[in-house]
Amino acid sequence: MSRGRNEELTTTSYAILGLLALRPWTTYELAKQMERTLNRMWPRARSKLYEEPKKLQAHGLATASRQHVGRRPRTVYAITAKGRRALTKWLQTPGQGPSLEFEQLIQLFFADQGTKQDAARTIRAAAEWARAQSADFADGARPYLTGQGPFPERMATNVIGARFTVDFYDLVHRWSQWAAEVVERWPDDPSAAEPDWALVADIVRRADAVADASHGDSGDVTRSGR
Amino acid sequence: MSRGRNEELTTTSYAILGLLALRPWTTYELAKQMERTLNRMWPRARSKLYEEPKKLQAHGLATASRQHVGRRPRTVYAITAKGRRALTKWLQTPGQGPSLEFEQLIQLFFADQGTKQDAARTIRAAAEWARAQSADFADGARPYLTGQGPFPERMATNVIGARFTVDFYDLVHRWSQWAAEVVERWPDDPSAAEPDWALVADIVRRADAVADASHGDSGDVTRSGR
DNA sequence: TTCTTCATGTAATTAGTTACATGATTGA
DNA sequence: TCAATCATGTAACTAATTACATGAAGAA
Repeated sequence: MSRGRNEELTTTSYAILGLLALRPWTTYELAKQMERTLNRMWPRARSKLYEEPKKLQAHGLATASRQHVGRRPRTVYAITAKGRRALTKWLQTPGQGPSLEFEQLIQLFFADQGTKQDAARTIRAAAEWARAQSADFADGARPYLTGQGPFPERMATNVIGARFTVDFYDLVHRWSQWAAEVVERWPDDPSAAEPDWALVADIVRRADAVADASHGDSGDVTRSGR
Repeated sequence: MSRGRNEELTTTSYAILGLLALRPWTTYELAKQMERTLNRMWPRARSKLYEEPKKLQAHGLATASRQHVGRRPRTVYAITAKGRRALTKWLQTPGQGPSLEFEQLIQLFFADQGTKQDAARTIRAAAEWARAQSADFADGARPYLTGQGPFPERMATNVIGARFTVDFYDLVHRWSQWAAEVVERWPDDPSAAEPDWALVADIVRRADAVADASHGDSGDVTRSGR
């Protein structure tokens, strides 16, 4: 009943395991690669990424080989056959849908307790966030356009996540532009702003549209505009 | 140097404080209201919502009045003047941009380690998630269309978050339909799928478009289509 | 040779979750 | 009067974060 074996694997564990399926990495490389790629959809602190591989090893899913750089030790991890089996099995299990944390939006939810300027500033910050993230993402992806960038053979798989990422930044950006216009029209005291009920109706209608979309009916989405 | 005063307030604290600014609530009501509304953008376990008000009280931002229902005690919390000041001050501080956790997308990132069916199933699950969330959201919002639903006077503020929410569900839904089509065209072995470099170029272009959008230039967004 | 950045970790702390427990209320 | 659901919490646990520490390599 060793300690390590009892600790359950988390999504973070499988994310690391997935990277190990591509090639062996040192812990530092692993953490760096994680930050470059998966971080956008699975953000974790660096120190966590140093711990997880140990757990994989304890489960027999990875091997650790201790090496040295001068007097400093370092560890290279590699996936085992058992690790590959565990990974493919995980790919068959139902994963969690998206989970969003958005502090700025909580602030906007209580915008009527503050000033119009507060709201406007928060919206600008969200727009700037989208801009900065997009720029960063584009910088990371651009090398692939000239045949550079790591793991080009994995691009067929990667585009699925990449498109979601850009869709999301685009969404935040468009939404913030819209929100800025709305707030612009508010009176100085946000709590005195009049609700636009037509807008509410439109929002409900759009939610219904998604809710009523028949399962796996992919053609419809291109037929009907926004 | 009492314990409570030293604990820093978190976004969760301010979310609760914001609700208290609307009216006094029992802890149960508070937790319920949180689940109905803020949960989509700030998901927290129920038990957490029972703890937070105590912290607010320790900071002097809320008062707690112990009441009784039969033999059971219950607590009603109300905001103080100091609490209102703390809230408006928080609204002036820069908040965090969106943070996304999306396990299914991590699975898709490693789709080349599994089967085409695994990927298709994961995408269907994401679509179903969007459908279910949209339905739930629409159910919560619909009463407002007939003049019902709590805090109608706050709707001018609320639509900002509501629209973001629907935008997001819509995005997940559309993306999943697109992804389903893409995976459909894959060969049986996902790792043998050929990258579509035109698609990659398009994604980078879209990221650049967001990154290059000039600050606060809201008109442009309506002029240029997707 | 010194400064900075890259590389490699551990330790202390905490925010948050899961599990547990039980009284009150309502409807069949 | 029984079962189900609503209401009200506490306790135990853990995943993750922040802070700390330091060697190696490259630049100035």
